[in-house]
Amino acid sequence: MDTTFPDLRRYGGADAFLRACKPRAILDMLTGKWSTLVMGALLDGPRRFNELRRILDGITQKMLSQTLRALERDGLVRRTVYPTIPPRVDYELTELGRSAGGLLAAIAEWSAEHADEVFAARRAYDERAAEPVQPI
Amino acid sequence: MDTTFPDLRRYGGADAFLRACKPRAILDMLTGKWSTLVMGALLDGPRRFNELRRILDGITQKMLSQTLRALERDGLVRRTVYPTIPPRVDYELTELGRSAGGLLAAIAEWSAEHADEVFAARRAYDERAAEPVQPI
DNA sequence: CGGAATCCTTCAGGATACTG
DNA sequence: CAGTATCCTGAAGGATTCCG
Repeated sequence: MDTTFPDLRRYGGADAFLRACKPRAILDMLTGKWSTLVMGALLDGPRRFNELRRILDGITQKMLSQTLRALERDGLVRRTVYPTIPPRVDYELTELGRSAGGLLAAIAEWSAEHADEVFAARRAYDERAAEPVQPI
Repeated sequence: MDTTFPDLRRYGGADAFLRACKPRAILDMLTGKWSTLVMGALLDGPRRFNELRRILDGITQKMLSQTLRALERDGLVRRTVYPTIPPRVDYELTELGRSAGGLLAAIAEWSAEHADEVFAARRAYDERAAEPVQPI
């Protein structure tokens, strides 16, 4: 056994650290620019395409459909088409999607809760960096 | 009040959906390409720069230092310099960093646990897409 | 050892227009 | 309404070199 490699059993068996490994690929997908937000918007129940577009401030229609397709492909989101006129398409989390979505929501919640703390740290850091070397 | 806007109180007060809002900025940072992995690698305790580089398969020195600086700036990571020769620099999670790191680790764990499920869904989706319209 | 600086490439993602 | 199809740009990120 390679004893030079640190023991990292706590992080999903450390597989997530190895690129080109499955867990890492999934982690990359989940932490993609929009996936977290899209899944968050679906936590309360099914949503239609343009409804999601309104909720997700700043997302383009291209990125929304791209993200939704990726999530559907991975079994996290189910897409239901009602062949009415005009057409209606619902997106909702699958069981698998809900289990991941809960975790992602926790991150979003953390972000909201600790926003001020983080921004304070940021200001402090920037002020320190602005100071010159330390005059005598 | 704008009643056309859906009720989304479950997602950090929904602030995370608004771009240019603090929680959203933090969420973007946390879900950045490397932040999750870097914080994960620090969960077990302090690590040195090149140690992290070895753990984080595929990261370049530039991205590692960039990510670490961003995390330090946001008060999630503490950087300690020991003025020895050769120099030694330790990175470790702050209290704030540990609280976020735990949540990120949960995501990584989820990725490892459900990797097979997700990849199976992916294969199924790709096969369905490959089929032509449906011959009689 | 632990970086900073530079150059260079690629591709994520935005804008726009069109369609069933 | 719910998307596709292009085109195009900026910035993320890789490779390389140099430094205290």
